[in-house]
Amino acid sequence: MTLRLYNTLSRSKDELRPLDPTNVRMYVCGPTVYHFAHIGNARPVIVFDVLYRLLRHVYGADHVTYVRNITDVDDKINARAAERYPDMDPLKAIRKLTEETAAQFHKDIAALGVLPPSVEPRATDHIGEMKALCEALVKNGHAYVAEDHVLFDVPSMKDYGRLSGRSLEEMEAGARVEVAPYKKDAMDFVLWKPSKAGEPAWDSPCGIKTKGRPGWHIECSAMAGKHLGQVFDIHGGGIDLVFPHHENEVAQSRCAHGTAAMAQVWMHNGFLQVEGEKMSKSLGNFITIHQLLDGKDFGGSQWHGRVVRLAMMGTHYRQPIDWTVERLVQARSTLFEIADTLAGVEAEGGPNEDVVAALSDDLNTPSALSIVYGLLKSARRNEAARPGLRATLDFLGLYGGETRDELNVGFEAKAVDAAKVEGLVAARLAARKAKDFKESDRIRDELAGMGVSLKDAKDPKTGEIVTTWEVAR
RNA sequence: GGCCACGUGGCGGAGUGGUUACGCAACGGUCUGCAAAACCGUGUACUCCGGUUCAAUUCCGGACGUGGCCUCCA
Repeated sequence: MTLRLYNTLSRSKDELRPLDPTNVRMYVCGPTVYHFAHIGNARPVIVFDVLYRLLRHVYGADHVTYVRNITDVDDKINARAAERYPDMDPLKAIRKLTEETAAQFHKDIAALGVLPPSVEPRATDHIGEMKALCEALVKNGHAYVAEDHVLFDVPSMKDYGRLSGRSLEEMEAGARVEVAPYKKDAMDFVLWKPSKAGEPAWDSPCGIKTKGRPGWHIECSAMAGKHLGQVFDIHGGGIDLVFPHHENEVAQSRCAHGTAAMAQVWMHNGFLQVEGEKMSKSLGNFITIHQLLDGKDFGGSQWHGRVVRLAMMGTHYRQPIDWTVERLVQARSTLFEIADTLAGVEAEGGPNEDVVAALSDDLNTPSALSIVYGLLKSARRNEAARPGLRATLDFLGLYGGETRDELNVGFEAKAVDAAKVEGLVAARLAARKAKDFKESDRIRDELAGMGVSLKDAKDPKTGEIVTTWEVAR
């Protein structure tokens, strides 16, 4: 089985040829932990979890290393910590914020059926590696020190801009930001900068006397280099990270290590909108994973993590996705059907080959799901097909044996008097037996008015009519 | 302003130079006293205008629309 993946670097779907098939290495940019992860953050987490599962299936679970970092040093973190805990010592406030946010992130994404990565490094544990990169870059002429900053010398890298597909001239022509006076070139970016009072501070590299802290992009270069090596197979993240974040990562890593590539394949998931609009706090449609799972802010309902995952997988990862209540409702109905069909069924064997094949073509989850629907259809009447379907759904992370009620999280059935309902159901059955259909229909209408719906079925053995009822959802 | 994506039936959403995607909804049928559920079946869609071609939704150019990046962002 070969995988074909769309590579941002080549702008084409290329066959994946791991540098070392006994250790396929993937790095994905994880969250900067300054606020609860929002639904847009969930997209890459789910997308690359699917890829991770596929890689493990193809190359073996022990032959894949997946690194997804946590960035816990950043301007936004500092600002947010000061805002939230104004009376606390800044460093303590920052630690409190990052720890709380990281813990919530883990809780949120676990509910989405996401496997933990092989390694989840934190930026602040890799300050030494970042400083070493700064030193190396200055030493080989790709970075310089100015006013206690270490800056990357962009013009020193001849193919800077290749990943994002833009030339230096283009970028400088379109630049709208004012250029800091210590920069040699407008495009130069910060690798290390001096810390102000109340900001996290470490001893600086490159002979800088004042204490400082890393710039935005260097942490990923440091963590990827440490855990995956100088060149690895796949690097992923949201499409908005292509520039400047990934472009600068490539620049730092390649120039520091003297390599022709940082990662062989660069993958980027498309953007997410909410009900047709850009998600933003000002529009009031900013929705966190936590709110979706535990609140009732979106569509007036809580949503099970599996429902969120299925809704996300319904769109190919590179396409834009419009996050709507309607798509969650649809995903939930599908999962209800799955739960009804697979109640108590144990997985047997591996995932369906056609599903694996669909995913192997640039992670075509919609196509894979259409195959799943076919399997579901046959599993409904063919018991023998159920364990295989269960195995396939396990593989996709879409179903873990939840019951319909569990999937219908937060649903509060309208209170009904069960004894009274039973009595009415029995009265209706009696009326039916007596062929008093007018009365039996009247009783059914009465029950419907109470929110109770009925199903008549014949007992397959005795031929007796058995009526089941449930409170309408 | 510069650069880049995307535009498929009521909705969601794959894919393809000529042959059924698929799901939801809808509709028809079977079953049922009637329903519900279940099962079976039905849809001929690809923004617009040019071009290439025997043939384009599918390739090329343009228009329009939506979105992204260029500044923090998944």
